[in-house]
Amino acid sequence: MRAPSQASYAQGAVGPLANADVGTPAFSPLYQQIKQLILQSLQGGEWRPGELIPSEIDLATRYGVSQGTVRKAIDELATDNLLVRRQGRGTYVATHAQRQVQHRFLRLHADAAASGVSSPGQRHVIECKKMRASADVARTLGMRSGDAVWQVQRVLSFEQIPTIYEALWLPAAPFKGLTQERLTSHQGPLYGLFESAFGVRMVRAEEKIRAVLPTPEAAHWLHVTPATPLLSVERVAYTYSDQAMELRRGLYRTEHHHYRNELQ
Amino acid sequence: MRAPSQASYAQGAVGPLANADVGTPAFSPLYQQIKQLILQSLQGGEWRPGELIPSEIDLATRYGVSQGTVRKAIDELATDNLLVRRQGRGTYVATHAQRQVQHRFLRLHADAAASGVSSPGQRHVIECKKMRASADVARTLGMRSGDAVWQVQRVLSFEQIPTIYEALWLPAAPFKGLTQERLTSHQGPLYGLFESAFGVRMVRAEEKIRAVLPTPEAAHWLHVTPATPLLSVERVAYTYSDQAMELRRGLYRTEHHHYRNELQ
DNA sequence: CAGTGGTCTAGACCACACT
DNA sequence: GTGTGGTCTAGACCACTGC
Repeated sequence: MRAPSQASYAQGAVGPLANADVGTPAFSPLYQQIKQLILQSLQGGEWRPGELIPSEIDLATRYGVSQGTVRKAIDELATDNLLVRRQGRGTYVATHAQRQVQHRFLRLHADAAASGVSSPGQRHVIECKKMRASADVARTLGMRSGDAVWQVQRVLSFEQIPTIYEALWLPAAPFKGLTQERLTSHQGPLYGLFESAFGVRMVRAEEKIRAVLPTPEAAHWLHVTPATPLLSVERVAYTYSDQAMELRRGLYRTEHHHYRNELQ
Repeated sequence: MRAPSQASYAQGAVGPLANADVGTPAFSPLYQQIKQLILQSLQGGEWRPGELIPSEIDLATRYGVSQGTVRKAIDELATDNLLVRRQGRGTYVATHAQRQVQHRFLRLHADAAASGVSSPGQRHVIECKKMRASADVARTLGMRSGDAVWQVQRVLSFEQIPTIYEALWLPAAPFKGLTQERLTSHQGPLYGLFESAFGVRMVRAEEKIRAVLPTPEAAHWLHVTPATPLLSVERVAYTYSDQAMELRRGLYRTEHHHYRNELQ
């Protein structure tokens, strides 16, 4: 009745080990296998962002393990921000659309006010066009040079001051049907649109930050002189199973804002 | 025989609740109380950085709870990077001196090479002097304006290129006996010296990042023109119980390095 | 009230490190 | 072998949510 193999507690991956190659045992604890099974259900769309997943007891009987084992798997998925637990209600699939975690990935904060991100601010989409991926864009997105990608350029303003000028590239296939109109009319974070309209959920991201001088376009859109130092933020965002799904290059004005980071 | 109160599982904080004010129950789970007790032992110096703490079973009998409860407390302290678990050996107090986590708080990485921080690099201490805290330094360190603080200025170079120019301020009292000579002769991260010589362990830090142009001093020490954009990194580092113990203002050259950040 | 996640316990066994 | 942390189970009860 047990879905994962269960000879003793530290057994092989789900299903028998077919490979004769010994040396790397590749054993993983039961709760890690359960975690992978839950991840597959998330990835496969069995439970969609914002939805309630089955209770711990249900999952325990489904997978043929104890509640504690399911619990540990869910614990890790919750600390990874893939699931959200709510006592008394159940466990939900995390979403970028919920008000509490809006702009989870935007680390730019206003200097003075204690405001979170100083109101969503105004967004202006400059352009949204399909093009062929350059070599570096293709490389970071795991595609081939020349494959079709979307390129979106936009400006974010806070309190009437244009503060972020950014371009982003998306693989064309998963985002089939993207239009400038959809980008403009959509409320809330972009990643919320990606979830609801394309079923693409961004799970984590890496950023590389530098100090640079503006390009002519950036100087124009941000209303700054060519001598104004800007924060260059290059982000690669990943969906499930560490697949890169977005490259974003932003230039931030930091006269009245700062990039905030917590180290631990 | 039980140290924490133990009427039922969700009891008040350790010791009786003296305040008559009801409304905020202030209950906390047992494992949280255990976590606080362990934190006190860490803060009080009962177990020092790098040392082995008692086994889970020892702690369980000491606190009069089950091993699982101690386990959950230690789990959280381990994810907070205050403790390090090693299967088969025991649980150690984390330290900035261990090779694996050296420069845990330095997020500057070399662009090309896959090297961690591209070798420790050269350090040059420009100055170390005692002075009176300015208003803003005093505020961030939780002191009064005019209180005695150390001010240290230094330059870090990577591959012969001066890359980081930074000043840092430390409250004078906990760092009694600091000298430029000790700073210069010490090997490894500064926070390792703080641990071993002053018993001050930095637990977490917050950074505010901006793009700026160099001050004249920065331009001199970093060998850059006044028009070179630099990363301004202002760090406040905290020891146990969220007490600010260091303010650091750094200027980073980012032609060949970048500040790396992971978002999740 | 029932159902959910949250806490706590006790006991068993496994994996790892040191002696 | 001994002792450590790591995993897994079963069961009990608490706290919260919504019917």
